[in-house]
Amino acid sequence: MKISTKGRYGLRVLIDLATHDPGKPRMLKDIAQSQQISDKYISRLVIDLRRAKLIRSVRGVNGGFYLAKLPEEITLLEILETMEGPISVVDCVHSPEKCKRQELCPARDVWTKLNEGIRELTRKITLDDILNAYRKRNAELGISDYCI
Amino acid sequence: MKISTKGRYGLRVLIDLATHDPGKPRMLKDIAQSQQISDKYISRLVIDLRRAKLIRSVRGVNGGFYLAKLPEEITLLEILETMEGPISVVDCVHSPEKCKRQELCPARDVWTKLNEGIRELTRKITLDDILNAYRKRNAELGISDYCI
DNA sequence: TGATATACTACTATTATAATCGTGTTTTAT
DNA sequence: ATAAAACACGATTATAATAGTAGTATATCA
Repeated sequence: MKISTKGRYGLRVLIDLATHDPGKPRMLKDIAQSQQISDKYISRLVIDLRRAKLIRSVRGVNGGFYLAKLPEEITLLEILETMEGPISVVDCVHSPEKCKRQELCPARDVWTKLNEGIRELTRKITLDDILNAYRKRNAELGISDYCI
Repeated sequence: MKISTKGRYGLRVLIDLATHDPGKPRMLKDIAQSQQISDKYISRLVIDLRRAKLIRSVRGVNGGFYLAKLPEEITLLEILETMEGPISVVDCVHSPEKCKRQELCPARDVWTKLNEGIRELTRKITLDDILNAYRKRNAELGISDYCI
């Protein structure tokens, strides 16, 4: 029941973009440097974010990335499912064929319900909520570091 | 955001015990055989279940295991936290020292809220709920297999 | 047209999880 | 007594999942 580093890094990229001048695209290497993640790895991550239309890119000289939506329009659910694939507490929720004998798991209804509950929780949390928590604590403690 | 095999196997052991005559203890090797899990591995798992007081054991000849509580008194939360350790969507929820510079993560409040939400969801699901889904589908389809 | 920057695929490395091995000790019904 | 069965637990191996890198292709602007 953990959020993977891929999911956390995806979120960090979005936070990075949200906390920088939206007027000009932000270069990959700047994101990488300020987030302490290698350029190469980030270049992988942004592909997923772009395909999910959470960010937009500008290619070529003076290119870079910017958020495709307002922070309050981006949910944690979108971010997590973009980076980690669909949330599923057990495989059979999304791949019934993984059940033995091709039958549906008797507990499947329970899993599906739990799964939807978790999705609902993450859908209620937006990038803006996370940014607010971030800004609030920064103001209180005068720090800018975080462990996402 | 997956339930580990350890968690699923723990649940299967409990289902196995719940669906057998509670009058006499059920032997480890019988559980192992009917669940298609090796004796050795199950013998590891039941240690955790017993320590968490979800099952009781009888030693010696004719010994074995039985549920320590009624199925409606055993929650999925207990089962998962017994087998997998405390639920934490990110490490910093339970180990603030993993945050950089020993400061608290600005997003920690968000994670803690999400974490408690997930715990609450799993607390509401009991072993009995799972058994009912299990029995219902068995009756409908005439199957006894499941993919937990 | 060349410098700059993203796009993409295939691969490798690392880590986490799952499972087994080995070698016992303790308890208890018969 | 003795056989049956749980209890213990560290060490080790196997497998799967995740994290991360290499290398090349493509687009854009001046």
